[in-house]
Amino acid sequence: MAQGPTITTIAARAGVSIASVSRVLNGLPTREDTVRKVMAAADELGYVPNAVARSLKSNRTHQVAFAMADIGNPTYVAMVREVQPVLKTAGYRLVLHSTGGDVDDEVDVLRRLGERYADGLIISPLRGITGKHLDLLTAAPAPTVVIGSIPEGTPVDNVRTDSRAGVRLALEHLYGLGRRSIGFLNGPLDTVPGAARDAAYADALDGLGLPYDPDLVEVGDFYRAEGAEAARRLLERSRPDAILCANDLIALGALDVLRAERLRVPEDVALVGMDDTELATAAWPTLTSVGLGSAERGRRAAELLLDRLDNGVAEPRIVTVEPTLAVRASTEGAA
Amino acid sequence: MAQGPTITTIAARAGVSIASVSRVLNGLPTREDTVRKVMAAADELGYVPNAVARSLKSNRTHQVAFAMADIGNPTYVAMVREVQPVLKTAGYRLVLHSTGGDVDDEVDVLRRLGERYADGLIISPLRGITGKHLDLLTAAPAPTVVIGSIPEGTPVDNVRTDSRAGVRLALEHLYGLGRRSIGFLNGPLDTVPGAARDAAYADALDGLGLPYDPDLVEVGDFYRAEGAEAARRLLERSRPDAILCANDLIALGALDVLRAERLRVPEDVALVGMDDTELATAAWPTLTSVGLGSAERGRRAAELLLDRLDNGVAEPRIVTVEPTLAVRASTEGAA
DNA sequence: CGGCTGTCTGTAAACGTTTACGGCAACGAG
DNA sequence: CTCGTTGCCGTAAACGTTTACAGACAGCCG
Repeated sequence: MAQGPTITTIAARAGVSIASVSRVLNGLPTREDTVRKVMAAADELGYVPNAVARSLKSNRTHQVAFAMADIGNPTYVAMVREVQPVLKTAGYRLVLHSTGGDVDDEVDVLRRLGERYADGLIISPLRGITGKHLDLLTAAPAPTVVIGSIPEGTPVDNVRTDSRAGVRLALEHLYGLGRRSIGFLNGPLDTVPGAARDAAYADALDGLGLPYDPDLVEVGDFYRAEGAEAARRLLERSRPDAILCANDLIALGALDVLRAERLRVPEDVALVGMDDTELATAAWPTLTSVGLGSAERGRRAAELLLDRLDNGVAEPRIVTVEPTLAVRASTEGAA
Repeated sequence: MAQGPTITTIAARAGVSIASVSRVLNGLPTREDTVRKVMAAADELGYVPNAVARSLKSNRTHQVAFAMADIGNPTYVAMVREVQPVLKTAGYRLVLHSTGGDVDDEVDVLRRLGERYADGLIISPLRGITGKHLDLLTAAPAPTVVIGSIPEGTPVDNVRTDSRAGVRLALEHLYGLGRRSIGFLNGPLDTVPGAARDAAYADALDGLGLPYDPDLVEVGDFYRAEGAEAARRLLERSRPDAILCANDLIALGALDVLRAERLRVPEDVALVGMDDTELATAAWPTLTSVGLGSAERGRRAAELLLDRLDNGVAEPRIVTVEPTLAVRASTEGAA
């Protein structure tokens, strides 16, 4: 933990000024033998430049922050997994914030950006966009990309998914299989995805000419245990022939309950998850799931941010990732 | 993206010196009305202190780096998930490095620590500890905690798991169920866990008085597809009545193959995974799995590091986390 | 030989903080 | 009234870089 050498140390040893040392290390034109002396000194001392000092001068930290609700959630893992290599290739470090979906924490991340510890931010707000979010976003001290829907006109880059289309894909698939009583297990309505999926579900039913039956809808949370409880409540009330779940974890919970109730999947109840995570293929029967392009959203967000960091300002852009439907055994039980 | 106010700006507006501003903002004793003036100016300007400048002076970045092979791997996700809140509570940011298990990348992380962008490092090397690792570790410019086994005498804190005991738990469990022909699907032998588990497997067999049969061992990689292939190769050669897999992903792959071969789990072949991840309970039949305490290892590593950061040097410490066996349907098919 | 070009180098300022030090005013004690 | 003490405050240095600027020197031309 010895104090490392600085350019001053090197300058002394090489018998030149610190300016020359800096020039050599940055590859600026310098006389041949000065280069040699400096390089030799730097090597012998095992010099490594101090990133903090460099950042102070250059006003660039070469760090990008990524804030999400819960790094335990496979959706976010997929995003991080794509974001990381993109940033790394471009020479940026990744600073990870797991906010627990707490509004105050999310706002805090935004505010802290002012400390300039990162050159940019990718944030995926779970708990809606409050007024505070908006204020801070519009006045963000560093380029920011939001993953998830935001109000029109917010002046930041935005990568969203068309959850309406995603839900429609799922319902049309189920409808095509002859299912007419399609339940819906959602997450909290005061979250961005929860609200979006709720609206999309009503919308898609309408498109198919099916009635919206409140008895077929149950709200829990985006986790397995809560999903199971919601499924139990739903099944006490009604007996749908298909269930759409707002993510794969909820679907796993539902699967547990259906199994306990001795209901066959997909014969008695077809089951569809969302996010198309690894869990969908781990489950048995494997889960049909609506892919919302988490990985792609992560990658696109990172690319947008880097572009803005390199090429300066431009109009805020909106990228929409198209959902896909991965059909598996839980709806077409050919297994 | 306007250049934010600095203490100089505040000083000018409040009509005091920058020293006074700094003192007020840091809560040092100051006359009442100076405090008011400074606070007012800071509020009006929306001042946020610059973390980089502060770091340069204090030699503290309030960042901790965590380097692992692959953030897609549930084991590491579990670690990150525990590390994050511990660091956050202590006021540290988390910098994430996903090395892809590449030796050069791992060494690079160690070397880059010299740039002092972080106050400490938690690293979980996948590809053994090479000589380069060792040199850099012993001379690490910042406190470092290694998750995973390292050679005796390496002067860094270390959190390890007793994989020998873990494998023994699994094999004794299978032995207790009457299984005598126990296959083993491992990951690459040139990785830390791969090598450790291989040795542990041989050891545990020996402890049970069972012979080591090379035909029962197959090496692939720590992923599902590779696990499936390894399982196929294994089943072409021999017909074990139980298979231990070096992680849950491999077990999922094996499960796919067993299912395709119409072999019943656990009746024909009992299956045991490792790491006890979420996947183990998502699978069907649910997987018996050896928990190697990823979450706890992550938490302990973070705690060790923070302790060292706060309380300075001390002897290098070794923490060993005891493995646990989660018995599920894939070995005791009561489902 | 004087002056002009050009190349290389050193001095010093700057980035935004924290903090050691000394100055100054107010005040109490003698 | 003087002196010492106390409490605040401002000046300036420092952290480790980068970089504008100017100085030194060589080479060249007229």
